[in-house]
Amino acid sequence: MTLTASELSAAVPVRRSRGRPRKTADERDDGNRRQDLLKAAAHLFRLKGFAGTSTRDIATAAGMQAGSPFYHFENKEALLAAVMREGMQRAVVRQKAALDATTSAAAASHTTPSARQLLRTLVRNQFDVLLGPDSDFIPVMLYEWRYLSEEQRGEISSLKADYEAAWVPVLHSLHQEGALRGSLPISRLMIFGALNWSVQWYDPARAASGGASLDDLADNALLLFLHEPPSA
Amino acid sequence: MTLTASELSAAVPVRRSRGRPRKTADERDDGNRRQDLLKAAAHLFRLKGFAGTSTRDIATAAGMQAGSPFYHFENKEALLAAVMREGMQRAVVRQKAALDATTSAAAASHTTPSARQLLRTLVRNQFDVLLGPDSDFIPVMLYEWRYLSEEQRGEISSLKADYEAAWVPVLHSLHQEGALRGSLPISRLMIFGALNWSVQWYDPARAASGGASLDDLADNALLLFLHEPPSA
DNA sequence: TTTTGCCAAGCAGTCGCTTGCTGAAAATAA
DNA sequence: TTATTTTCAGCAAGCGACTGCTTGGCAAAA
Repeated sequence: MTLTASELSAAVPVRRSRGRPRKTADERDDGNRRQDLLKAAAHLFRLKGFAGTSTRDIATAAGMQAGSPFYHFENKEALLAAVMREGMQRAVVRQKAALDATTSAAAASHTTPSARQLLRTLVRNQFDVLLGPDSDFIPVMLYEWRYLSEEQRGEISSLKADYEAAWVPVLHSLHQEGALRGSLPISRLMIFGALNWSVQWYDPARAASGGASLDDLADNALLLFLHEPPSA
Repeated sequence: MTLTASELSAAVPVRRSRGRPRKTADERDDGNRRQDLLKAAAHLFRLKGFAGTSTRDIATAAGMQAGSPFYHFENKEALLAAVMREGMQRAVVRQKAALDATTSAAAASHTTPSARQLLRTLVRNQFDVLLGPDSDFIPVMLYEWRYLSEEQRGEISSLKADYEAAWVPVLHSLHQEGALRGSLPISRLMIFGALNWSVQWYDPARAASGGASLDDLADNALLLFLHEPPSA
């Protein structure tokens, strides 16, 4: 087997360039246009679904020409995966911050937060991630999951596992207190369902004009799920 | 304004044919092929989404040529609406039958069913509609809602209202008993969320091999949502 | 005779994506 | 500093495949 001159120079990456270092298509992140693309894609994917949104729609919404998104992302699927990854990363960070705030607020009065308090924090944060400002990313992850390839699913799944890991000890201790009844894994899935479904019916715009706020939703969820401890 | 001859004859439907009476495209229902199409469409819409499924996919799955579905349905959207209508009609019928069975079982021992018993019936039936055999129709309605036109939404909405109407008095009396806490409309939406979300994670195939059955799910849901009446 | 239920073929438009190119900016060399 | 090289961040155009849907026809049924 022989190699042509160009194949050889491609195979042996002698660094003789004098410009900026090269990046692969899904590593570029400096130009804010990539963020614009992600935001536009998240919005359209949520509004019209992955298959119902064309890459031209996304390009137009980001103020680009039809082919330009493919400079930033290898293909449409990679754009979807990037939306989900971005959303999950943000969600994990915000969840951690919310839990830290709850813990240090309790520490100020020399106590540790109760499992109820921690669940309230987790639920409230979940509503914020689902329904608050810039909330297109996570709903897209929840409802467009089927369009991901097998490998992409694995990657996002591990982020999702990080996020859900914070719930496990909290729900576990509530279960042991008797405040949560039934099978723990099934109850966990049902609780997530109750929260995630809010994407289908909650209208943030109506909250301003007399509707329920995200705090109201969180309070209501805890009232619904958590039982009084059995009277001794 | 004038009319051409063909426009006139279209506007004045003189019945002079001698064969079978003509039906509009979305009224035909005799040939079982229409049912085949509905079933194939429901399955594919659930699997790949409305926008991700081509009418050719559906035709092939039903054993037809690419253009043939348009003999039975005016367009792709009408096919989606028909899937949802069919699903909701079946669901309403089954819900009514389940409630009747519960009522007459109680009547056999000269009682009326408790609100708890009625809710258990409603929840169990909901899981059956969502996850049981032939369960593609309702998940499609729940998750492909956005692809319906405004008029179609209205039509299906009224069917959905019929279905949900049966829940209102049951949830109301549980709320008055103190078994359901928080705002009733919000709790109702959260309960529906918990149930409807099961579509995303429950695998009926695993139920046979040791997993939770639909009865288990229903029991668990009641345990999670319903509180003990406050001890007097 | 008329209608039904469908096939075979194809039309116009849209799809994801590729290609060749370019002005500006950045990095290096003189 | 200035000159040169290289990369960046797209644009403009278009390719082939696929899309929803229409048309003309035809055997079987009524």
